[in-house]
Amino acid sequence: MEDKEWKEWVHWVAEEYGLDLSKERVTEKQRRILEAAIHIFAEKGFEGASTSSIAKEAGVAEATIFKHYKTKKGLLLYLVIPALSRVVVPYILKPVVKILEKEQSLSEIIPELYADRLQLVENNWRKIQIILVESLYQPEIREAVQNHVATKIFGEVVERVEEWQKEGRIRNDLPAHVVARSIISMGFGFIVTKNILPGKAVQQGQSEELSWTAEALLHGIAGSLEQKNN
Amino acid sequence: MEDKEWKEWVHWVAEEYGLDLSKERVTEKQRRILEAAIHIFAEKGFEGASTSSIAKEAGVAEATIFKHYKTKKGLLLYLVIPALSRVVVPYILKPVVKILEKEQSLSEIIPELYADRLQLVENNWRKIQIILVESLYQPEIREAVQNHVATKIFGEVVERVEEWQKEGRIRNDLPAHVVARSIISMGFGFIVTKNILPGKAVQQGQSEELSWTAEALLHGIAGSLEQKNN
DNA sequence: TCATGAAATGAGTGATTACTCACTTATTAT
DNA sequence: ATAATAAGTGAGTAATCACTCATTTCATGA
Repeated sequence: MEDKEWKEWVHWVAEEYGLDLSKERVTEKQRRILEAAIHIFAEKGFEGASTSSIAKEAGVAEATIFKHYKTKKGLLLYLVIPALSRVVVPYILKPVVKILEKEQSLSEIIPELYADRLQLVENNWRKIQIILVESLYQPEIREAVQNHVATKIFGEVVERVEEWQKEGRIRNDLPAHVVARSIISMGFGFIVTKNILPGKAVQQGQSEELSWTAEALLHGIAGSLEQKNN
Repeated sequence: MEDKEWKEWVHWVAEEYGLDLSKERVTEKQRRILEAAIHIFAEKGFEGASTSSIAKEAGVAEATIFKHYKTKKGLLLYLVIPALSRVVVPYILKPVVKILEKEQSLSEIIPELYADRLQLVENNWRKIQIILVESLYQPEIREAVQNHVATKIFGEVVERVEEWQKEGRIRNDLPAHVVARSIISMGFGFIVTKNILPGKAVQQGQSEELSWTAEALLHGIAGSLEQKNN
């Protein structure tokens, strides 16, 4: 991760969460602790990561970690809660802006949208992995994901879909939440299978695969023998 | 989990994996250890689970665990590797049989297929959770999932799609792997959002939601303004 | 230059970890 | 009935765990 990005992030954290508002300055050692924590939490999981190994990788004394974050779980939450918003905010806002301004067809917008989200996931994969896994075990994180991430993303997509339905760009004989779920499912499916089954589920160049994916989403997979019956 | 199911499973394990072929009998205490291990691994994760807590819940001495499974990781693998095949085998075989025998339209088959897989996932959720999480951390599990589960499922779906394309039931102007990915993505998306966003992404009765999902998959979400351009 | 407070640390703490071993109890074959 | 083998255990082990504390190092403003 870039040094500059880190400074921005940690500064934003300090502002947003009121932690250390006065002492918002983040030392070099604190930055190294956060960096090492992301690396080791992602590699071993929360329980598998030891504070001593984090301290070792960060090149600080173990006590320094507890000086700043009080507990091991405090360190985890300090990493995760801001990351949630950092993923959420661009997820919600960027596509909206892009779509409202451009007057392209959906078959041009959708692949672009997917490519953008794919990039976001790949850039933040280690943090996302921590969030996914720990939301299964840590109630605070699970609730934050449900209430502040998943719900907001889904609601935003539903709103957009409803507008498109009024404009006739999307079928209005399907409920908006079903359409929203389809858009999100196809995007996530692309990202997941690309990583789980490299070279099988995604075979050709990425932009071509994304175009096909959008085509399947927009116009379906049924052949001429299948009747539209809804 | 049912007692009978357990006996079948463990018996099958013994046969399939050649572990303890002579001593294929599984004692009551071994069964209780496996039961407790699934519960605690799912609740706390592999690293978060202690062998002492598993022994306590199973009502056996801690040493008994190591007598049978040698290490903590051995216990995990003994649970996971068979479960992989137990999920995979019905996943691959059941839909194939069902689809080959019935001559229904895809808009009838697909919801049935999804409902069936949804049930499978819900019945085995704790084991699936262990597999998903630990495949991120344990290379043996990751490789088993990739090579023996994901690849086989995907290959099976692709074959089926290719047949349907020849029969004209599915568009043949899209690559089979894209269609296969779409079918799987929509199914998994349904299952995931149903659990992450209950009441939002899946609002109505399940069978109605599944029909809509199949309709979106088969005929797409585009409105009349969007042109089919591929 | 020096006082002040935060940053950082080395050396611990008791608790818990996965695992071992010598031993006892239960099961089975003859 | 008895010998042989497997199942099961209580009491440990050294290592590691998250975390504490008294003390030192460092940065900053007057």
